[in-house]
Amino acid sequence: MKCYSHPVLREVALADVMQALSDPCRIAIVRALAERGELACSEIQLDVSKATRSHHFDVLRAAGLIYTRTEGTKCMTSIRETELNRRFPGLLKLVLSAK
Amino acid sequence: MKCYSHPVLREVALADVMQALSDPCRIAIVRALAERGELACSEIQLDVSKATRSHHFDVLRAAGLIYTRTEGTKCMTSIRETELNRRFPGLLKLVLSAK
DNA sequence: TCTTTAGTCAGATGATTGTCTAACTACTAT
DNA sequence: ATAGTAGTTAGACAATCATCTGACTAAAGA
Repeated sequence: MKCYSHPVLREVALADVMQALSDPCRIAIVRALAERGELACSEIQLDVSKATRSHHFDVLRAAGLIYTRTEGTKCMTSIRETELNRRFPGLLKLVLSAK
Repeated sequence: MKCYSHPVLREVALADVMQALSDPCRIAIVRALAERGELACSEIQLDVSKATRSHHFDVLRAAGLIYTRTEGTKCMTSIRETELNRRFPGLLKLVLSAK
């Protein structure tokens, strides 16, 4: 069973988060998670291959934006909302409101 | 005399802005401008060559973050604060507060 | 007019990025 | 056991990016 690693948010720089959110695909992931709560990767509709999808989740996870846990064959992921609001106040609101 | 072009903010996507702010050097530029108001490029201390500096200003300008006007040999630039606050509420605050 | 100052442009280079296919692992269900 | 489902990994590729040097332009000042 795959074990995901998540950074301590204090050690994530603003530039890293911005970088992670600089791709429309990843912004779509964050929005879906924010709107619908915890989801499996496959439950978010994206027009890319499985491998690319996996890559985007990696990037978001490395930037501290999402938390992933394993459940059976699925990887359930959610926004690290509380921590993010503390570390980068206004970030999530910005992503969700700007269209 | 160089004439700079500035995008209409309505047509700038969130991903573009995030991309522009994904470099520590450019974040430093935005912070300096926000704190000190309109500045010439050369008045912001950055550890990169003149050409690279010029490139970073290009990127920020193309993303709608800064406005540049020519004054003599200098290029005076400032944050597009009012417009940005309307188009991406919370963005500037985020950049300035996160350290 | 010559020099200095401020910045741009062109071209090169190495690193990073987004994407894919194909093969693989690990659970679930039949 | 076998097949299906969910996701990862490795490797490749083209595109983009940050950076530099060096040559250039344009305005200001002596």
